Amino acid sequence: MASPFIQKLERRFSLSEAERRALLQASTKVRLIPGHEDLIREGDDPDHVHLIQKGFACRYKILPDGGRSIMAYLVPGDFCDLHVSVLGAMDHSIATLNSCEVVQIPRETVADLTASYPTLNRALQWAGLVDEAILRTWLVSMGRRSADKQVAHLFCELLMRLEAVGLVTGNTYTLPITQAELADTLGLTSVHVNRVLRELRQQNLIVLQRRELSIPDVKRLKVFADFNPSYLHLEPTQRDRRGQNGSEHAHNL
Amino acid sequence: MASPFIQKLERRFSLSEAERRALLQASTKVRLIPGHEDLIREGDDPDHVHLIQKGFACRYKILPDGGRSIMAYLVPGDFCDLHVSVLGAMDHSIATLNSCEVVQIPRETVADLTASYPTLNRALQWAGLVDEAILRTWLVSMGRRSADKQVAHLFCELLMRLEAVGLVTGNTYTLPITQAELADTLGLTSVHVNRVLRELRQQNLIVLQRRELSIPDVKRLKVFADFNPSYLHLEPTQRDRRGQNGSEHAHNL
DNA sequence: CGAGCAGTTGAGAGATGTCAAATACAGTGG
DNA sequence: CCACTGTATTTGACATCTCTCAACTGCTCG
Repeated sequence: MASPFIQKLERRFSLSEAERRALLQASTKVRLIPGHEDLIREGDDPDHVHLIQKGFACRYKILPDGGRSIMAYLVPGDFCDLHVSVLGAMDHSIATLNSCEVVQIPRETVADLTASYPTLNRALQWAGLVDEAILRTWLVSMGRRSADKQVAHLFCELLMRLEAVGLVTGNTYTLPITQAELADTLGLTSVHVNRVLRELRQQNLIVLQRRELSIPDVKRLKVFADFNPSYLHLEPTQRDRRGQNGSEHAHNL
Repeated sequence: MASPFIQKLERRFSLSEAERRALLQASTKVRLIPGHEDLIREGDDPDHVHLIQKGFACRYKILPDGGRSIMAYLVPGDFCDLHVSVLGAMDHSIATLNSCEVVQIPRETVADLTASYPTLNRALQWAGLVDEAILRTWLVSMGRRSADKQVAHLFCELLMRLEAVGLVTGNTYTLPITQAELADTLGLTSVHVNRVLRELRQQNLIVLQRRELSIPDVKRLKVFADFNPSYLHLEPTQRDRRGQNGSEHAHNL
């Protein structure tokens, strides 16, 4: 199945055949990018929009003291910079974590698509708003959860996001993220992340080796992490069910 | 001069007379709400959009252990829930911090406005994206800054945001936020916030009494907090200057 | 086989949290 | 104007979490 992005959207929206086709046609220009390379830099205002097809990337910022802070993970099906054009410039950078396949779509093509297909427009907005909701949840997590629960919460989130694009089998997924990167994500030290992972392993909450994460008992991990998936907005709402084709509410905001 | 929202937008966009008028006409239904009251609750899907006219509010979430986490401050000129309709339900709540004047605009009116006025549409998108950029910055702050710098950073941010809506005079603004609320914002304890504030006062970085915050030397505080205002996207970009009326890029995404 | 990351572990330091109490302040009713 | 009540602020002593520094181990890849 080609497009994780379409797969993700179709969990919640019924795309028409025309929309699916248009999306696929727009996604022909694929770039292969090795791991640990910048996709987009702070200050850029790219004329293409980037969509992750394969691999992991992250949004990050470097602080004056040299520290790095990772503010988001981008997994297959996620857009990197759908809205930069409105802001005029990236206020952070995006780097690959492992080697990635990235689709580049000209900005005008995106504009045409959203102008022509209301459901698609809504779906793209939805994707952006979910990213924002994830950000809020991370903020809560950092502020009010202990290190072990933060890690567990993140693993639960990735489980669900990767499930939505078919990258989970048997509660196992590949996690191409280093302990130092995890630390930069959660505001911890790689040393401490290491200890926390040991704890989680000892409690048999996770099995993690060679970049493969298995969760023996998902329910238990969710309880431990105090994970509530509603912020991912994966379930269709009443409104969606009422107006599946989306046309009644096809306003452009 | 009625609308802080228009004031904020006009820093960056040139609204036409018609747009200004349309906005004002849409803003007639004003509600007065006492402090510490929920404006919108998690799970709601309100049919009106709320715009803060006066006073402070915040986005927050309550955790199972009873802890509260504040994820955003909403000041005059900020929208509370412009996009809920796309997600279908609020995934967090919004409460007033002090008594507020809130404008309610029917969702359809907003849709009509953005459909009729491309610049306005862009401006609303811009406002939403700035909120997201703030969120990212807070995340970085929590992860990688010490408590005193976090507090200082927040004070710098509020200075600039309030300045943009004319609520700062002589580097002084009213800060209707309790130390416990600050703590819930920064992921600290109110006890610790108190000590940090004492530190900042001793270093003469801030003067804070009776909900009035003065910053004797803004430059110095910014350096201390390591504050870079670019994430607020207050300065117009080259693109904006090129196409002030916005019509060339009036796509609807 | 060696070089270079990534992961692991230990000992001690520092920042922030917890608990508990005292003080200041704002609004209310007499 | 005062006493009264509840909330916000302030302070101290101590506990805990996470960081720092430093070393060691184990992969992976050339």
